[in-house]
This record gives sequence, structure tokens and C-alpha cells, in this order.
Amino acid sequence: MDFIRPELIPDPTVRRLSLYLRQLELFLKQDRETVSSKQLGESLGLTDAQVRKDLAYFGTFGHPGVGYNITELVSRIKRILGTDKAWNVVLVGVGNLGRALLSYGGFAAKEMHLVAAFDNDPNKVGQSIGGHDVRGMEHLEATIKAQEVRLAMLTVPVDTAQAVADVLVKSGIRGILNFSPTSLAVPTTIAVQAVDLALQLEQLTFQVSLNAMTRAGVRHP
Amino acid sequence: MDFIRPELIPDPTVRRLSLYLRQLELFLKQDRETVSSKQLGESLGLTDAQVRKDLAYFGTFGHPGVGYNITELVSRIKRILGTDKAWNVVLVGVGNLGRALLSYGGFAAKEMHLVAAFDNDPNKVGQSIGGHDVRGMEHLEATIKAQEVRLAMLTVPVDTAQAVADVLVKSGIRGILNFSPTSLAVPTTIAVQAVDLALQLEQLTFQVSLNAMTRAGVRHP
DNA sequence: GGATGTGAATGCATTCACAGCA
DNA sequence: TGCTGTGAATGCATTCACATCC
Repeated sequence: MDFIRPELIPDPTVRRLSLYLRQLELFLKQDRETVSSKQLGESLGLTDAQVRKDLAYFGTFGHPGVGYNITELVSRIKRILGTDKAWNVVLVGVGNLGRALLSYGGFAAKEMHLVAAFDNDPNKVGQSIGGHDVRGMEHLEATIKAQEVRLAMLTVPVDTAQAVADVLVKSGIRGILNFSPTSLAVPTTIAVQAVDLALQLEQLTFQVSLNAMTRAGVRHP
Repeated sequence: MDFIRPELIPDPTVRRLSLYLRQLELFLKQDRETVSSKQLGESLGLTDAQVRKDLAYFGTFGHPGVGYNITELVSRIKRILGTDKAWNVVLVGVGNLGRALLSYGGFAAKEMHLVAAFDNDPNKVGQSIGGHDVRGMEHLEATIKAQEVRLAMLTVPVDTAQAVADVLVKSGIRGILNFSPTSLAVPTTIAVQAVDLALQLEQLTFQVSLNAMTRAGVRHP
């Protein structure tokens, strides 16, 4: 393989990269040093060929006869995903979910630096939650520009989500983690990841209903 | 189309079904009565053929020359997804995230009946959060069995997730919404949906890095 | 032997394109 | 005319299978 044309890396591959990373970090904690594509795949319910193909998109860093050096693979995947460097993040919308995210301690470990939170409720502005300041919406744009923030977590009510997203884009945000159950209209240069609880619950009820059917023998002819 | 063979419905189709439902309910609020596959598709960034193909897996309920009756389509999709009936749910793990979910009011609207929450911290047991009782873990199995609960939201720390999942399965749970960043080992008859914040943030940083590169005309290192 | 990396083959999902109906 | 439903064609992702290397 010579060099990488990022635009033709399959989406599913990028998703699995995150899974590999999580599993590899678990292996590291268990003091393992190398892992084969077969072992890594089995621990995640994937085939060995799938693992090798995924990794091969990004270069060749396995050792034939041995497997992959875990430490090396972890740092390679982090570099690919862009999590080897720190990212500044803002959170907009300090409701139940916003507060929970502010109190969640796991961001620092992932090199995510939560710069500040924003809300338009005067009662919330000025508070400190989980060590993060809550500021008024009028400071959103200036903060993003001053600190070169590129990521935002959007936890506002659904009817204001699009308007806030517009402000975020105008201010220079490049990626939005959208917790509102709505499709945001943004330029193609802006990445959006949706976290939709209702949607995932519906996937569950569908699968459970399906399982119940096939179990009951309502099979196809 | 004669009969539905559920096991061969593409996963992506089921995901989009939820998107269709969300968009259709928005149209309903706007007092629209019918919608064509073209209109529905465009509102979600999909092609008309995609929409028709997806719906055709489940029968034929469009009206040539007219489109789909929105009310009818909504109730059909709900039936397909299994959300036309009410579901009992338990929540296990009353940390920051668990509390936020308990305080979130949106479940009732989706026919999700949150029966109770569970935690092993004596200080939390006995509290009422968002109108939901917190009980000790020792009552989990009995509650699930007594109320025929089939769905669980798992918001416990990562190191206890598998053990709790085992209890859930043993008690008769059929679907788990897993908020812990770990792969649960469960029988194939149990549905699992993962909500992994770190994973989604990594997808974002990857896409943002990619966009930055292609914009700058740089190749991957 | 044991493992990787990768063309070739397979299997799915999406898109095309058109017959048929209101 | 406008739109659905659906086989056929296309395009992607996964899996196979094997040359290659430690």
C-alpha cells in the first residue's frame, strides 16, 4: 500500500476503529503486549479478515507470525482518529442531560478539554457544574473564536437546535455531537454525530419483537 | 409482496424507519396529510428509491399518483417498530447519567414506562428521582419478573456492566440499552444497543481531521 | 508453524429504470 | 401526469484464500 485516500475509507471501518481502540486499551491494562487479528476480532465478534482489512487501509503495521504490537497499534489508531491531540469542546444547553455531561469525568482521559458551557437561562448563568462555568449564550461565539474551539455538544431543546447549530457553524465549529432528536442542516464541511435515545430504543423494541416472533415459530414458509 | 421474512430486513432499513417516523410526526404537526417518497427522502437527505424500497419490505401501503397517507404511515411504522404498544423499562445505575435519564420527561410520550431504578448505594436507595423510585439491586430480579419488564437501560460503571447484564438476562430482560463503554457478552436472543459517547466523539474528531486535510489538500501521513 | 496483507470472489445494499395504476 | 412497487444493474463491504514473511 502506498498512500491513503481518506475519502474512500468505509464508514463502518472508522466505527470499528474505535472499538479496536477500546479493546486494545483493555488488553494493555491486562499487560498483554501483542495481539493477532484473530484474537482481536473474536473479542469483538468480528472475523480476522475484517480486522486485517480495516487496519490495512491505513498502512501496514502488523508483524507476520507475531501479530500486532498493542502499544504501537493503540498510538497508530489514536493518530488516525485524531485523538492523539487535545480538542477544545463547548457544551450548549444546561438541562438534565447537559448537567450530567458536565459532571461526567471521562472527558479529560480522552483528551477532550471542555472549555465552558452555555445557556440562556439567567438562573443557570454564573453557576459552576462539575468544575465548568456556565456562561450566557451571548458569549458563545467569542469563546469559540478566542479558544479556537472546534467541537460542540448540543443539548438544547429540539425547537432551538437548528438556530444554535447555525451560530456554532458561523463561529467556526467543525463538529457537532447532536443530542436533539432532529436532523441538523449544516454545510457538508461540518461533521455531525447524532445521539438519539428514542431512535435507539425503537431499534431495541424492533429487535425484541422480531426475536419474540421467530422464537414463537412464526417463521417464513 | 406476500409475507415478511423479518430476518432478511437490512439493518440500515430499520434505522431509517425511525428517521422516517420522526420526520412524519413533524409533518403531522404541520397539518400535512400526504407525502411522496421524494419529499420524505429529500427532508432526510435520502433518495426516493431508497424510501420506497425500505417501506416495500413491510408491505404495500402507498397510493400511486398520490403518495403515502401520513397518519396511516405513522401508525404502520410504529407497529413495525413495536412502539404501538407500551413497554416496561428498568434503569440500573443511578449515577450522573442515570439521574439525567430519570429526570428526562420524554419517555412517556414514546410509550416507555419506566418502572423503577436500581442502585447498590444505600444512600441512593429509597430516593425518588423524576418521580421514579430507586430500589436496591437485590430487588432487581423480582421486579423484572413481577412486572414482566423486557427492556433495561444500563448506566453502571464499566467494571460492573457485564455482571449486571448477566442478572438482567437471567431475570428475563430481552433488550439492553448499554451506556457503558464495553462489549456485553449476551445470548444471541438478547438485543443490545450501545450508546458510546467516546466512540461518537472519536468519529467526530476523525471526520473533522479528514475535512481539514482535504481542505488543505494534504495526504494522510 | 503462525501470522500478515491483499487480489479475487461473494454477498448485500443502493440506485436505476420502467410497468402499472390513480 | 404523478407516483408507487419492483426486477435488474450497479456499487460497496465482507469474506475467502493464498503468496509472503518472521
